[in-house]
Amino acid sequence: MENWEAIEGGVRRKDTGPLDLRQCFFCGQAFRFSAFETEYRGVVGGKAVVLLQQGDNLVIMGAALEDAPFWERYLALDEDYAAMQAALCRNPVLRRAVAHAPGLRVLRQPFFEMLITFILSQNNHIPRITGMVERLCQTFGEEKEIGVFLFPTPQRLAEAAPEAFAPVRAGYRVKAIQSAAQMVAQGILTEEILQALPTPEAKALLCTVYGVGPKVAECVLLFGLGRQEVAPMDVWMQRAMARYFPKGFPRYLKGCEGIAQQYLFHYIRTCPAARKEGKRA
DNA sequence: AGCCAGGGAGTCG
DNA sequence: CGACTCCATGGC
Repeated sequence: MENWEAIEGGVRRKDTGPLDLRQCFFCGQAFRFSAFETEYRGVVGGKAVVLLQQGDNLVIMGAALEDAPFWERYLALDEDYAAMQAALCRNPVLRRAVAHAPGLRVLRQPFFEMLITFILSQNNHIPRITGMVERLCQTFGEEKEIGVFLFPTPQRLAEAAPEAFAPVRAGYRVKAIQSAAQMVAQGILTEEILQALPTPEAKALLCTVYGVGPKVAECVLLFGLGRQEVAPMDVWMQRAMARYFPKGFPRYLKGCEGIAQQYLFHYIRTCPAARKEGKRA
């Protein structure tokens, strides 16, 4: 943690390497940050913070030096993205995807937040997922500061009456949220249990939750449990993979398939030319 | 006005 | 297994 230093009201991290907060927060992996000019305000793991970049440095307002390990891990600053991107760039499509968002990193977010968030994502789109997560926090989360709500605890979501979810406007997903929250609250499904399991078994356990299928489980594994080899396959990605990688990812991407896929996902969703190209796959 | 969204459960063959 | 349908809601 020698790269971190305390400043007035927050902390600073030197020499982050490839990092662009906008690309990290708005590529469909995180849903609790908002952009204000050059700042990004959000709530993660019980902490409300403001992030901004100054050249190759990162400033986190509202964080203390003792929180540095948390943010180091959250932003994956302990990963060598320069080296990883070099590997991705051996493939022509991924080279374009990396060039399109060279500051994209796959975040390591809190397990329970990812479980509930990606349950909400089913048959849904990113702008609305963001709204539903925010309303879920407003309805069931602790108000940390005025207007700033923490992500709800498993207990709170498990105990709530189903009718109490009306303001969230989550539709039929409420049943799934509550069954997942109940399993976590009961200790049947916890981060400790999942982390002790090999990836296929962890995925199988996640899929026993009502409302959690292969896609949601893969997102939880990648974004919430740090399993970087897991590549979440939605309809778009299946098409894109069939087109660009009919034989799967090449061997030299072993271990970072999920990260590779997140670059590809962001690329084909936000680059008009790539989107058009992907449609006729 | 419709179309469709980072899906999954239920049903039927 | 694979192909279907329905689900609740609202960005665009």
